[in-house]
Amino acid sequence: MEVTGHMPNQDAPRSRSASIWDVARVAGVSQQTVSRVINGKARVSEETRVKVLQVIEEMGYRPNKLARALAGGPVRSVTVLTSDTSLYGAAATLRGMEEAARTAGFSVGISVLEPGSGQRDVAERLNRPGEAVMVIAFDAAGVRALGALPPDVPVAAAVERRPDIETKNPWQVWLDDRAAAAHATRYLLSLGHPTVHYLAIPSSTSELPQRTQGWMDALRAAERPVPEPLHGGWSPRSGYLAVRDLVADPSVTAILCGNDDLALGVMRAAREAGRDIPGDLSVVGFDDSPPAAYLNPSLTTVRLDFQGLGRACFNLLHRRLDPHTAPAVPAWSEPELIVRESSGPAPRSTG
Amino acid sequence: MEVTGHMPNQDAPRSRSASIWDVARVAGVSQQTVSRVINGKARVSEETRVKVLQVIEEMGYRPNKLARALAGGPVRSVTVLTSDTSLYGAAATLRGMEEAARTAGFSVGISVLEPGSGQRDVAERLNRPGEAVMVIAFDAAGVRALGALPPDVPVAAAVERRPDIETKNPWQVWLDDRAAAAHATRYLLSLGHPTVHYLAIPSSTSELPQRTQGWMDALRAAERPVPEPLHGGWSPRSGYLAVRDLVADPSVTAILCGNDDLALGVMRAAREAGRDIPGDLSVVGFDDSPPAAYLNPSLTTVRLDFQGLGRACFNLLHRRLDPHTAPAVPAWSEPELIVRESSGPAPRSTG
DNA sequence: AGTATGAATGTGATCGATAACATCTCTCTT
DNA sequence: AAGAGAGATGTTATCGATCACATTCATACT
Repeated sequence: MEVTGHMPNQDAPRSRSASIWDVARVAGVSQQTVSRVINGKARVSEETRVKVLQVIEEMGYRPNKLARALAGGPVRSVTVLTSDTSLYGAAATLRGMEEAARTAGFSVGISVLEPGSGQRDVAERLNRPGEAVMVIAFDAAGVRALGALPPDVPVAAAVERRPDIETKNPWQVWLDDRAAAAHATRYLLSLGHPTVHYLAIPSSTSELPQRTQGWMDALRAAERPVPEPLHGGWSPRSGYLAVRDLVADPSVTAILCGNDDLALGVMRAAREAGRDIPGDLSVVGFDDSPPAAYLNPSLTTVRLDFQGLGRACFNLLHRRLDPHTAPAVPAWSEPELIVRESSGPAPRSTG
Repeated sequence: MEVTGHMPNQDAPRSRSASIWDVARVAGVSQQTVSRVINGKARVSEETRVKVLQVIEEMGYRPNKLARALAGGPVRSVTVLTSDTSLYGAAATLRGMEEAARTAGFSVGISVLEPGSGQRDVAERLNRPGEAVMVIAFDAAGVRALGALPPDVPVAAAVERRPDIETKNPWQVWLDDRAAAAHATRYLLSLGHPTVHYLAIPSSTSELPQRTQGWMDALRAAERPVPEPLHGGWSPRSGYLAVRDLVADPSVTAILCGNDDLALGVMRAAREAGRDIPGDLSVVGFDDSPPAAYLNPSLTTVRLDFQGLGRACFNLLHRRLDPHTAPAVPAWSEPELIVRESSGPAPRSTG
């Protein structure tokens, strides 16, 4: 059999690993046939198929994913844009995304956003035009990146806020933070606390964050005073600093925190102020991060299914990429209040 | 100017984004010249250079990284192989790697290893032959993956164990767990504890893990009894379960834990057994994970510079890839014992 | 028997870049 | 003034895959 045309140099020293051409040569077929076998697309005779697969096995051939993508093959990679991966929420979401993507045969790239990343910067991170992207947009940097993405990139995002009916973007997933915060607040009120204070995490937008809104919703519905929300960062330290003064005030009996790390800081501040938890002060967190159940006292918190959210986000993207073959987007769990030791009835002396 | 040869169809509808050819056409030069400008390699007249850069700016052209890599351009991507990213050590190391890689202009892929990943499986994850790889090999899955990597891939790894002089592999970084564990053990002995118990994390090899060895070293050097080490997993829960019986024994006054999560479980078990920390029992962790300083009591632990280790690992890889231009590998911090509230003098009644 | 049909397979172009080599135009040397 | 050398730039091959189209051959239908 004569092979001509685009066939590359066969006589050059083979330092690099086997390509589709090498397999074709050994198997005595054309590279196109090898390609067909690999992708299982067009019809290939059983005999040829077996032969080619055998040669592939023998030579340890692996298709070069770069070349495949370049040639317009099916997209098999995603880049995740996220900011701080040390935060539990982002990390767990990322884990869900990675797991789902890997299961579906996608390779995943990760690119961490700096607080100051600009538009240019974001475009720079994509490997090629048309690269599929997922964005973890729980904070300002993520939201900005999502906005800075060129319009033609297929993207799915995990966001803080449920989209308006108006601006409804079908390629987003979210957790119902607002309802969850309201639920946690109602729970505290039901224990007899006159009101609930709120220590917020930084917002992803200029609007009032969902968790803050939910908290206000519940207080207003119960016709309770709405204290000025406090503003923390993401770390235990920032929570500690934010409430050092507040916890000294004995009329403060319940604090809802934007995440578990803040709650950790709050509990330490309370301890230092000599206030017993939950005797004098109830503390409730958000996230149900791994240590929460083992803290002293163990932390009452809202469990958020970040991992499920991440999985769903990938599946959404997958459906966007190939609407016909991709599996349905799985549901993720609703937020759930996990009651532990850090919350209890309001102290008698107050009220 | 006539352009012939490999020039692609110019008249086709432009749905895809600009390529080097489009830039060349608009700027009135050949694509090779554009390539030269982008890579700043060969000499190009200042006039042409400015013109081309201007056109690139106007068209919003971004080079396709896939095509570049395929054509044998400089390698600008790394894949990180890691197992469970929910563990603090692995997550922090990954963060250090990502940060260093991004700073150096590399894009980073991440691939999470399942406990059962086989050799075939690992090869499958690489995007192309010659793909650069980093492995976080703190556990068995990571070590196995490191071993399963084809010999020709440029790899650098963060490992548990300092390599023997014999098998010295220059492309590895590690933390001196052994010395750190010995140091922590000596510290506890110096507080008057008759001996120190050890709750181990799972080992990455069949040998005795470094932390276990360091602990034994110190006990033996001090001529103290060496209790049978306990075996936990990675989670607080596994620590809790592992020591539930042990902590009831009042003669046990000091426990060193393989990581902070285990320590968290141990502290809860101790609380439930009615033992005061640090009054009756001293607990020391390993890692200095973020919550450690805010626990109740705050946790005495060995701070490990995982992030610095990750950075160093990337830099090592970078030097391996281009020995001449890559910056020197930065040092990372030595393990350091951080003394907090969870450890104190041995109780009087004992000893 | 002649032709339509379709399965199996091969050929050449293409994706978007880089590498190697070729060409052209100056300037400097002798 | 001719040739050498160097700078600026163009041309072709190539990386490793896929796609669109062409070709071959056997079977079925009229």
